[in-house]
Amino acid sequence: MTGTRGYHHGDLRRALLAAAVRVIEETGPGALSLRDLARRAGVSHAAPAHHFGDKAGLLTALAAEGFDLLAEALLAAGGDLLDRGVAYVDFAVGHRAHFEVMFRPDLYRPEAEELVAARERAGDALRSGVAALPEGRPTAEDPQGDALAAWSIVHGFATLWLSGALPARVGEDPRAAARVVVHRLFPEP
Amino acid sequence: MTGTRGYHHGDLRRALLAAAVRVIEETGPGALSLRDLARRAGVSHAAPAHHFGDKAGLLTALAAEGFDLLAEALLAAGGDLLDRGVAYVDFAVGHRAHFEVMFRPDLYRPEAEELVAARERAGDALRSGVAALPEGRPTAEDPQGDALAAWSIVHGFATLWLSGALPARVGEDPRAAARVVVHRLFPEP
DNA sequence: GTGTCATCTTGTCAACGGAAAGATAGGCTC
DNA sequence: GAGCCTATCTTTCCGTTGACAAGATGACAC
Repeated sequence: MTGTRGYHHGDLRRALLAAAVRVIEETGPGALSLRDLARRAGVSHAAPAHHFGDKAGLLTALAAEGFDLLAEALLAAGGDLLDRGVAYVDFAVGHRAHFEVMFRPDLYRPEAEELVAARERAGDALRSGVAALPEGRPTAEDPQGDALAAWSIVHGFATLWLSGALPARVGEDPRAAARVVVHRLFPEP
Repeated sequence: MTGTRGYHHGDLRRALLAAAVRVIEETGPGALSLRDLARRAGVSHAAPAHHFGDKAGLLTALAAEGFDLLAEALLAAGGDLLDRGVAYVDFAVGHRAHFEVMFRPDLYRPEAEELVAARERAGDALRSGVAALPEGRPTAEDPQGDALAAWSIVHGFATLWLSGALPARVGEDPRAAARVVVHRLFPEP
């Protein structure tokens, strides 16, 4: 379908985003080069400009895609807060390129319309997880505080894991380790 | 003392690091340019190479300095875990340039000797805070889990704060908000 | 005053991001 | 089916960057 032969690529926009994910996973977003992406897609170095304007435009699209994927992953994890926390970490590890760009607003245009909307969807998915906590908890009077604490702990664990700062004894399974950590914040009664 | 006149700068290494901190605080580490730093210090574009080798060398030095400053700040905060957590966030906000580089190992050389040593000092300061927790706590049997959870929650809060992802209702005082969040992880008995 | 060495300069190169202007393909109208 | 239109991609160019090489300068020891 997407014959890469001929003058027109067919699906260059998607090909560039996919290549960007690969490059970022290998070498981080700092080493990303539009010219390299164009080479990987088999087009000239100026072709990306038509789809994304500039580098920040490409990363804006990548970040927006990431927030949408995150919202999807959180909702798919079900209503249990513990499961959603694990899903958050799982998303960060499984989509590390998206995740790294999403929380680096200096790399893209945080006010872009598509991005604001996607971020909003992800934020809703985050907050709605906390609403499902049991009623009788000691901090039930402050669900926003619960949400902030939950987001902080899973986000912190995920970034520390990705940056390789965690000691080896934490293990090799991020899902299991994340579950233990989140459980410590919301112990069962 | 550091007369910038004449052939020799006097304290170019420090001047470059200070300029790097300023630039990163303004525009993030991605926009950092050795040539710009050299211009700000009033030297030629190749002068930085003598002190740091290359860009990664400069950022390695900056990260190492950051881990040392963090260890210092944590120890200065005293033995209380809550205070140390707040100090961690306070460091991230107050030294955002250092903090942003420290946890981006793709930007520098994580195996550099000076850096490994500094990171070790900061890690010790982190863990020794958890050791001071009261004995009778439910999770007292797993101090490593406590340390991981504490590190995750303060690190997550700090990075979310710095990335501007937190909603406005969290307020404008990171210290106060951090205290509330950490307190939720280690409530008093 | 001579040698030595760390420090800094000048000159150069390939790669990059971005802009401008032109080429091509495929679809649309009549 | 002829002409046109528009999105897509190419070619060319400019200023900037990181890195390297070779040379200039000054501080300091002896």
